Amino acid sequence: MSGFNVGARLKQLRLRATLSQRELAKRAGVTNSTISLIEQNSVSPSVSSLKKILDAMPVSISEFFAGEQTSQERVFYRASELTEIGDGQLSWRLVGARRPNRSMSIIHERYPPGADTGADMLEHEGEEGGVVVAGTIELTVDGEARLLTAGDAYYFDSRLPHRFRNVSDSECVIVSANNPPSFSDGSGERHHH
Amino acid sequence: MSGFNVGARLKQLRLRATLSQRELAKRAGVTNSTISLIEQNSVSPSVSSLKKILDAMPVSISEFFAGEQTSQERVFYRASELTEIGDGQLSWRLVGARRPNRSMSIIHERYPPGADTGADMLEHEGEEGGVVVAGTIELTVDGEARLLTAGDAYYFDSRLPHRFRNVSDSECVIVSANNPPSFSDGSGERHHH
DNA sequence: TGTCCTTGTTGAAGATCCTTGACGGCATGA
DNA sequence: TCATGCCGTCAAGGATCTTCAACAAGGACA
Repeated sequence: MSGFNVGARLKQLRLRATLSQRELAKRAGVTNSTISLIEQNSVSPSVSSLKKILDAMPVSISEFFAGEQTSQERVFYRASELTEIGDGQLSWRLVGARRPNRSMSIIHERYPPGADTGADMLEHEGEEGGVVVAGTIELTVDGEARLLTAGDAYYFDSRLPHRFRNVSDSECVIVSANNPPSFSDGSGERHHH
Repeated sequence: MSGFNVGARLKQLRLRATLSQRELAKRAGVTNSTISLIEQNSVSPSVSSLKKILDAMPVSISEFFAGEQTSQERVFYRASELTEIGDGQLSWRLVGARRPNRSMSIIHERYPPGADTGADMLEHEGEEGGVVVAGTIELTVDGEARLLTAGDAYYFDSRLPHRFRNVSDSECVIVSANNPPSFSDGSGERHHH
């Protein structure tokens, strides 16, 4: 039912990196036994352990499970099916998140009043652009700020430092695209007890 | 280090599905306490538990971690400055038309009632996707038709024959993107969306 | 042969996850 | 006001994951 063989997948990646169980364990900060048991599917590792192990290869967790996606190339997405990649404050809903080798990221973005991508400017490879669908947004690119309202648009080289901020008192909605596909994610830390 | 907030992500998905901790737990075959502890990052769930929970939404494990990937001229356009490339019946307004070596075409599209890209299906290189902002559109891709309404989205390989048609009695608005850009600047040749 | 290194496996002990069964808070409604 | 129901949280203990430490098998070298 699981449909995904964690042990086999780990072994495959480990061998691809030409690492022994012990060597991988050492880099990952776990014991060789852990690797052994996981590879035999004798246990189902915790996400935290799995992540430690993958980080040592390195392979992202998302990549680890990449084979799990049914490789289906979907065309239609209901609004509720878009993949939320926002941080709780602002909402970014990605179209076709699971699509393999997507050439663009198309995102339905909602910025409540006060929402802000942060004073430390974003910078990454590629190009991005979008259209403001509703509300007002303050967009700063390379030091130049502008207020955009419904119907206005933007397009810039993503290497230029940029920032989105809703300085109005109503929600702002944007549909954006960027190429090559990239998106960041809020971060957090797990704690022990 | 973790860089990925499992608890917040689970909560986000659960709320999107409008499920309580108890209801999700019931469907997943775990207890509500498990959900609670995971959402608080008090524990790092085992992969098997996480999978049971996600299966109940349903969300693939790959999708769960989709946001985990690390991220890595003229900028502003007033609505009136977008370049109209429609045919008089429907309106397509291109963002950054004159930008050299643009990697995408982002288009603000308006389809009045009855508007139609034509019975002879469009086919061209690249990929395209978009979000329906208002109204309803009938999108046919590779023989399969679907009605999309505000908030819905699509993404497909542009080589598949496709057609957009507004079969409702109100205007439909879409923001779309395609890559590589199918439209060069304002001059002459238009090839199709 | 013998030693030394590496490999992956495994039982028992320890650490963590998960469930049981409670609790208080906040609604709805008798 | 009290009952009912659903919400999310939490302590304790059982279930599972992870480590520790030992083991056997194989290769390299003398």
